[in-house]
Amino acid sequence: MQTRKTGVRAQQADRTKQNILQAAVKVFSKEGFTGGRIEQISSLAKSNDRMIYYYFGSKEKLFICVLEHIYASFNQAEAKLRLDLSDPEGALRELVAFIWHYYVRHPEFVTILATENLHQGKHARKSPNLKELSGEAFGVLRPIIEAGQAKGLFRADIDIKHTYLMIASLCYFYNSNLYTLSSFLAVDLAEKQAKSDWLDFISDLALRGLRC
Amino acid sequence: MQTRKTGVRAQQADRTKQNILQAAVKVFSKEGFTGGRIEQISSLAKSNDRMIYYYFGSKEKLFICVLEHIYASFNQAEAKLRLDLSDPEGALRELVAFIWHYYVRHPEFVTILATENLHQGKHARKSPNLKELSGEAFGVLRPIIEAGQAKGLFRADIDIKHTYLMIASLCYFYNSNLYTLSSFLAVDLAEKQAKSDWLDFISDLALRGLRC
Amino acid sequence: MQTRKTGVRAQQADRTKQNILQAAVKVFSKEGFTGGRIEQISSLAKSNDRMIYYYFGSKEKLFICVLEHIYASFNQAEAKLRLDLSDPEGALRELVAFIWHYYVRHPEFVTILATENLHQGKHARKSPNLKELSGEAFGVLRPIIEAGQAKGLFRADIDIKHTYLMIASLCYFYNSNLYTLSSFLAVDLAEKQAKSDWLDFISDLALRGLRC
Amino acid sequence: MQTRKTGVRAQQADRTKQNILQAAVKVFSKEGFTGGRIEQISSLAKSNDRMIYYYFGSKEKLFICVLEHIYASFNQAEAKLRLDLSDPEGALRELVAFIWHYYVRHPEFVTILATENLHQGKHARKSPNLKELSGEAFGVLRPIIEAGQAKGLFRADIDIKHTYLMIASLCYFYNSNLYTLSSFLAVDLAEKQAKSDWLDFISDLALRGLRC
DNA sequence: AATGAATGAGGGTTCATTCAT
DNA sequence: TATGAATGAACCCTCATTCAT
Repeated sequence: MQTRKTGVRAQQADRTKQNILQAAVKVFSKEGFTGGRIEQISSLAKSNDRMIYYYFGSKEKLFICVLEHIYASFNQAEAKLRLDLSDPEGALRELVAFIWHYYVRHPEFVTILATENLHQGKHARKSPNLKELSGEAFGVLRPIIEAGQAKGLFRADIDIKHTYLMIASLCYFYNSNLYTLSSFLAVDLAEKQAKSDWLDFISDLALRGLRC
Repeated sequence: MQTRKTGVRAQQADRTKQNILQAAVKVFSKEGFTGGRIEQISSLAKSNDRMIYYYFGSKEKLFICVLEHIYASFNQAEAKLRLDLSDPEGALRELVAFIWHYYVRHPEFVTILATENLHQGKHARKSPNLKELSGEAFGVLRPIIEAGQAKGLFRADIDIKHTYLMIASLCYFYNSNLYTLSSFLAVDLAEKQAKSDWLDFISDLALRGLRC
Repeated sequence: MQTRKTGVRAQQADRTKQNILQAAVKVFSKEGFTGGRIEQISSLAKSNDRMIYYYFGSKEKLFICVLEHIYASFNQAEAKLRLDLSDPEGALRELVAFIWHYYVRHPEFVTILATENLHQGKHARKSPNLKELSGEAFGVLRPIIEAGQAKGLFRADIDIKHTYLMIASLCYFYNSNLYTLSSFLAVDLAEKQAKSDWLDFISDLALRGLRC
Repeated sequence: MQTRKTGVRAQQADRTKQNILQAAVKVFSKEGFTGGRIEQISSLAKSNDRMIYYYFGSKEKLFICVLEHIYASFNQAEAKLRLDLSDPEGALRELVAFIWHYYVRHPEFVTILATENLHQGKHARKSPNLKELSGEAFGVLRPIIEAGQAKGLFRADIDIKHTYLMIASLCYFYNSNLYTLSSFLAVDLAEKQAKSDWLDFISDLALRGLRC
């Protein structure tokens, strides 16, 4: 996302581009790909429609950049995690909590993923960068499982893919379907206590899923 | 959805309305609310735009009917379940399998829920019928849990809401995010074997979550 | 407007037709010919669209009936006037007051005439009935002028057409252009006192126009 | 309506905007607000629908601009009047003739006012500019009356508002209701001689209304 | 680097009207 | 007599996008 160019004009240009990208994240997140309008994005970025085409080429390419951006941001945040592998159970709890909180604090991550899936992943498929980004999917989880197995705490026949999906499911769904769930279950899942309870529940559940 | 009227014309009218509704389910499911075009729906229903307004009033009201319809269909299917409560663990496995298969076989249920949540539940909120439909959310799950607890198989401190969310999460997310997950994890989650494995995994996990 | 048919069904039919006509007067009066919608009329008449075509044939023919109706109503009201020709000045004042009050109390008469003129009289031209109705245009005014002339109160060279136009102008314009005038002149012409003052003014003016 | 911008493109833009405005005057004048179609206006302006929204925002806002435009044009024409106040009666005749001829030569002024009144002044009410324009309503008439009073020609108790309404009524109604009147009175008011006679009549009448 | 002007296709919706019973 | 069902044209407006400076 950063360019090497220096000079005042180049900096201004970079700022404009970043403004557009961040506006696009917000707008696509709230309105979806089809519903998000170019004009809405450009005005939120305090720029104008033409600039979007100047820097990104098309609405679709802008959305692809948005996808790359939110994945990269997630990866960056995850990379900052410092887990104590001498306590595998604690480390797993921390990882679950990290993912949970990331989804809670970045609703745009959730909604843009939902949007992209409604479009059957057609934008993601067009991005070569995304494939690189996804290379490290299990990078954080694998050492935890291996440490737990080495200590005899976790089962030997754990499928890391299933474990990853389990954690993601339990963190994602609550946030992605907050509105219909609250209505369907007649409770307010947006409440602080409800969220805190859920995090406790899924942390325990994840451990139950791994323990011998 | 059924009317008491008789006569050829009234029957034909009912068929027209049903055709539109089913076409709407398909189109909204594939294109989302914003992306789904009235003309697309009407031509798929072998009717014309005007009839949509004649029977449903607006695109938004049609979408609300679609929401009600898919919830009602789910409830009907669930109501047909005949579970053997003398075997609580088996009953739970059957319920998990039912929900899983329902999501797999009704991708429109998943995508329309996703769409509605992207719109922050604004359509669901406008439907008084939906609130009635959601009344029986725990109707099938509760007897299973109670039977398991009576037999001393399940823990006493189970939160039914958490249990429900757990099952739904594990069934929904895999289907809703199939595309980005397949790309991110570099595996094809749409494969038959992958799905079957996942069902086994979540059935086990659900039981681990309930057992003493 | 009345039919000779007897019997309950015929009476009901007549009532429906009258309901539609009166609803049409209201709607066309408020919305104009183009703006007035068939559905609006039929629902106000507590009938349905199809009946309008059943009884009147088309929107245009309905509007022609409305035109005929409001002219006939005006003529009927005018025919009830009983003027004292032994006092020509008083009789003229009464005629002016009658026309003024008719316009004030029947805003639909004013607005429908305005609408018809915006359409360049194309509907009126298609009505043979209207030409009959207009035959008696000067029927009330002429005797007054002749009586005044006979008494030496009014000038001999009075043009009855000009006199008629004068009175109509002074009564009509105030009502027809109430909104733009109130705004343009920065006064509220809809006020009771303003109206009463204007009637006094135009009564005097009309007499000044006729006196020797 | 004029901009300070220079450059070929800015000039072309101004021309486009003016073309649309003038086309709108014609179309709204002939078809009314509801009947006037956007496509009709844009094609008459040799532009396209989109530009109307680009420059004016909506059909309604365009109509408001049309209202402002015709009032401003009238004011400009009136401002060019050079009346000889040493001859108050002659000046009044000239003012009457000016207003009469303005209505005759600008039928769009009459029809658009009629249209706006059919809509109960709802557009005029939304225009802040219109209120300014109307400030000088009596600017031309007042000096004439005062000059006539000073010379002892006109009565002392003249109400300027009534005088203004009188002149406007007599000039407007003949033009606004030409079609129904011609039909109702069975004469052709559009004839040159008829118009000339009427101007003579109302000039005399106006003076009779003011003289001692 | 940045922007105002312009475009054509198509969006949801409404209209007057006719069909069929 | 009366009415639900159906239609196609058109209406206002918005969209993503390109042109020209």
